[in-house]
Amino acid sequence: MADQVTKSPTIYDVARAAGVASSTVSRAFARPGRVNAETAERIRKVAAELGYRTNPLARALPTGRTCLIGLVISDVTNPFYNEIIRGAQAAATEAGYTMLLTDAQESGVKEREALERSVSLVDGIVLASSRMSDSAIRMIAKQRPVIVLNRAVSDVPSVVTDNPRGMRRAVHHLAELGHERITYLAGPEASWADGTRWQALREAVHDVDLHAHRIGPFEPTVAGGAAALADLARHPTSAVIAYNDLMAIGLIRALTTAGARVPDDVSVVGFDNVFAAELVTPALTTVAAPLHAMGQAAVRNLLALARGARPTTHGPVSLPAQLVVRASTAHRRRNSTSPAWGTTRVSGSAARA
Amino acid sequence: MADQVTKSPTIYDVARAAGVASSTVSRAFARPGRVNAETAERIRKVAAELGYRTNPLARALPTGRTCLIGLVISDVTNPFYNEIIRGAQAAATEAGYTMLLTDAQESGVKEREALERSVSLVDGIVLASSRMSDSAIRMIAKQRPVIVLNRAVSDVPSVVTDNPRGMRRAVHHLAELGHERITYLAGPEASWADGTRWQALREAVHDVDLHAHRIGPFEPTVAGGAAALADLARHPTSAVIAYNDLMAIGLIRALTTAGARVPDDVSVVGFDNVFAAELVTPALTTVAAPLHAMGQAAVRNLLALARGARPTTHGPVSLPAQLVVRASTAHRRRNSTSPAWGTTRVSGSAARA
DNA sequence: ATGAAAGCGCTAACAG
DNA sequence: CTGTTAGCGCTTTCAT
Repeated sequence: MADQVTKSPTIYDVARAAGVASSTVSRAFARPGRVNAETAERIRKVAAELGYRTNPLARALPTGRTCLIGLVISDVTNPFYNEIIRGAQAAATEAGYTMLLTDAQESGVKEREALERSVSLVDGIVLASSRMSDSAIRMIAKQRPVIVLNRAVSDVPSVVTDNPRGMRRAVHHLAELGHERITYLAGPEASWADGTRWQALREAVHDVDLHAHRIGPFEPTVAGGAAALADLARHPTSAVIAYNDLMAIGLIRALTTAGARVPDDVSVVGFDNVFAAELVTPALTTVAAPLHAMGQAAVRNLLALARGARPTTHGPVSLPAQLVVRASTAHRRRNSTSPAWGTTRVSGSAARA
Repeated sequence: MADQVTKSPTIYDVARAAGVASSTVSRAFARPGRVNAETAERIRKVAAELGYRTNPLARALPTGRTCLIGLVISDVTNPFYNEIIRGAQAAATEAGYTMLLTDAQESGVKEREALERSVSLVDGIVLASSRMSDSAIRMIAKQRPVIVLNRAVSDVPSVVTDNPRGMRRAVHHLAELGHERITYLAGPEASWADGTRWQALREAVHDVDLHAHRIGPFEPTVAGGAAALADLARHPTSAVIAYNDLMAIGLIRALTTAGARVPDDVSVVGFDNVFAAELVTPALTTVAAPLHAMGQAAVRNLLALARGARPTTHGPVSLPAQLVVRASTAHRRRNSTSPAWGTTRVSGSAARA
C-alpha cells in the first residue's frame, strides 16, 4: 500500500550526518572538483546510506534550470510522431534532460494552454508541427528557447525534412514508370509541410515535363484520404502523391473498394514512411522522412540554444528524405484509358489521351 | 531571435505595483475567497498588466505538490500506447495536471533510471506495462502514488483489461466458425498480459471442448509474429490467436508470403485493436482493449490516490474488452487437412479443395 | 481582511 | 578547501 509518509532526507540531514556544512554537500554533488576527495567520499557514503537524492525542484529554483524540456506534438495519435518522440527522448536523456511530452490534440488553443502551463517549467521547447500562428510561436520563443519541427517560422530556428528533394525523387520515380499526370492530395491548409510539398511537386513536375493537379485540402488521416476519392474520380490520373501516408492508405482503400486496382490502375505514393506503410497491402511507396534523426536534431539544437549558442544557420536545418519504393507504384498501363472506378456513372470519355 | 532576457515578474513586483503585501497576492491567486473582492480584482488587473504568471516550480517547493504526473511507457513506438497516452493526457489536463511522459525503450534499466530522475518531480506515476520487477515497482510505490497499467502487482493498485472475457469471446467466435484446434502465439515471457491470456485461453478452450497449443515466446512485434511461422508450420492448426495485433499481422504476412491464405487456410485473431489492425489486408479480427479508457482510468485513479484516497478495491480494476470481428477469421474448411504452406517447399498438391 | 516573517531544499557569493 | 550567509519565488502560520 502506498505510504508516502517517509520524508526524504534533505541536504541538511546529510550535512549533519557527515559533519560538514550543507554547502559542502551541495558542492560534493554539483562540483565534485571543488571539494576534498576524502570529504567528498564520506559525503557520498553518508548520502547513500540515508538514501538522499537531490531534489531537482529545489535545485531549479536558485539555478533557474530545471533540466526539463518540453516536446509539444500536434497529435500523439499520429504514428508520424512515434519515431520523432523516440529520437527526441534519446537526445534528451543522453544530455541528462527529462522530457515533458504534451499532446496538443490537434488544437491550437489546447496547445497554447498546455504551453501556458509548462513554459515556466522547462529549459526549452520543441514544437512539432505546431498549430499555432507564427506570431504566437515567436511570442513563446521570447520566453524560452524554442525549436520548431516540420515547419519554418522566421526568427525561430527549425528542423525540417528536405521535402523538395523527396518530392523530386517521387516524381522522377513516377516519370520513369511512364506516368504523365500526377494528382496531389493536399493536406491541411495550415500545414507548412503541405505548402512546400505542393510547391516542390509543381517544380519537379515542370522539370520533367509532366503535369500536376491538386485536390483538397483533406484531413491528414485515413478518412481524409478516402474522402479524396470523389474528387479524384472527377479528374482521374494514373498517379497520385498524397500529403502523407495516412491519406495515401485511405485513398488506396477507397480505390480498392471502388473496384480500382493499386498499383495497376493507379499508382499511389505517400509521405513520411510511417510504421503502417509497409504493413498495408499493397505496401506503400513513400518518401521517408528521417523521423528519429529529426527528433534528435531538434532536441540537440534546442539544448545548444539553451546553453547560449546562437543559431548558426539562418534557414531551417534540413534533413535528407529518401524514397522508399514498395508495391503501391507500378508502370502506367497505357490501355487503361478510362478508370473502372468512376464516381457513379463512369464518365468514360473524360480520360487522358 | 530568442532573447530570454526579460525576467518574468514575481509576486513581489505585483505586490508592489498593487500596493499590497506579497502574501495577499499569493492568496488572491490560490485562495480568492480569503481576500477582499476589490483588492483581488486590483491584483488580478495589475498582474495581467505585468504579465505575471505564478511560477509552478516556486510554488511546488513549499507545497510539495508539483501538479505533474509521470507516465512511463515501455515503448512509445508501440501503437498500443497511442490511445492510452491520449486518454491519460486528457484525464491529466482535465484535472489541471501536466504529464511527464517517459519512454522506457523496452529496458527495465532505462525505466529505472528515468524514474530515478523524475520521481521527485511528480505527484504520482502511471507505469504502463512496466518491465521492472514487482519489488522494484513496490519500491517506487513507497515514494509516490503509483498505478500500474496492464499488469497486476500485489499491493499496488492497477488497471487492466478483462483479458479472460476477451479471450473467451475470441474462442467462442472461433468455435462458432468450426475451428477445433487453436494455436496461441505467445508474447514476452515477462509479460503479465501474456500469462493471463494464455491461461484464459486454456480455460475458455476447455469450456467449449476445443484444443489449445502454445508456441513461443516471440517478440511482441511484426517481426516476432513472422518468426512464429516456422513453429506454427510444425504443428499447424486452422486457427491462431496471437498475443497482440502486431504479432498477428506479422504472422499473416508470413503466412501469405508462404502461400497460405488468410482467413481461408488459417484464421488469425489478435489482441489490442491497434490502429493498424483495420488497415492491413485482411483486416484483423481482434480483441479490442479500451485503450483510451484505460489511460484515463489510470490517471484518474492515480490522482485520487494522490489526493489521499485509499484504493477501494483489492484486485486490479478491470476494464471490459470487446471482440472486433473483421476479415482475418472465417469458417474452417474441413477439407484442408494438411497446410499448403508447409515449411520450405510448398508441397503443391496439398492445396485445399 | 491583511501584513510580517519564517521557511521549502538548494545554490552561490563571500569570507576565512 | 570549507563554512557563513543570503536568497530563488512562493506559501503559510501568526499576528494585527
